[in-house]
Amino acid sequence: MPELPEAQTIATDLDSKLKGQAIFQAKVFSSSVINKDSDLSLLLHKPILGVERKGKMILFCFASETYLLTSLRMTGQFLFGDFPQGMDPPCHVRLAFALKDAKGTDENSGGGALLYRDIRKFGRLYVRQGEDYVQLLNSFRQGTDALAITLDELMDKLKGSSKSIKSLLMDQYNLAGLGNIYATEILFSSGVNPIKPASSLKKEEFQSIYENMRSILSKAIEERGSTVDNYEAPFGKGNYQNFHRAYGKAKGLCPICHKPFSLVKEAGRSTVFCPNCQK
DNA sequence: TCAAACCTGTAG
DNA sequence: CTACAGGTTTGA
Repeated sequence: MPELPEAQTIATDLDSKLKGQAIFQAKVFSSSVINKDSDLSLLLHKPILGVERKGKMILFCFASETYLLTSLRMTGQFLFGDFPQGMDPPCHVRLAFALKDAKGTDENSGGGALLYRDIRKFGRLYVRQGEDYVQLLNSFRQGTDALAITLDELMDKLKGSSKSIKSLLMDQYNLAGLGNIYATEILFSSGVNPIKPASSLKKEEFQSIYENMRSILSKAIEERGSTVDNYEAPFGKGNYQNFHRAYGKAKGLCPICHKPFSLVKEAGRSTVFCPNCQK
């Protein structure tokens, strides 16, 4: 699921708990969530140096230039818990990593476990060594991160396209990190109709989108992301859903003009907007 | 550029 | 029962 703020929250939670830990055992319950060129044994007994976010992806950095990259897609989650002993895991847990302190010698010292849970099994985990992870990120068509891009770069990338502004904001190749929730919110706050071709936007509209993108994403990170459906980070759910003004409110009224919202399908995703305020 | 596929759950 | 769900890739 996670879009940028949720991925950031998950990465930060994981980083604070996993740094200095190592995995000493991996148990796989659903092999389909692991990329088939990936060898989980490469991760064993290597200290975890840190966990970062790249766009919507989570990147675990291990010693010896070893990396675990994960795309959580719709329903992937990382949680801390007990290492499952038997053959049947907790509900929807697809993968379990038994943890220990990287400096410790006692493997049974009760470091707990990192669990990968994924209801729909859309998420994917990839193991890479050396610089291959950069190549892998490129193969995912990851563009400039939404919190790192400049206004000029954003305009250069989008303004020539006749595709709708919303589909471009959600295309990770242009801009990495936004999905349906945040693209919907950003366009609402900017007063821009999501269906408009990017090439028809004025400079002030791009500027508004850019500024709203930064403020909305920052605020959402402060709130630990949006809890829609089953999103949950290792240290708990987010609160930003309480700040949504358009996403998920198709049956409500626009908070600005109090007229009904419209609901359309754009680029295959449901899109809420106010036809009165978003021209 | 659009639909289908990957899966499972939940709301209506 | 049917429709729909935060994402991404694939193929028509």
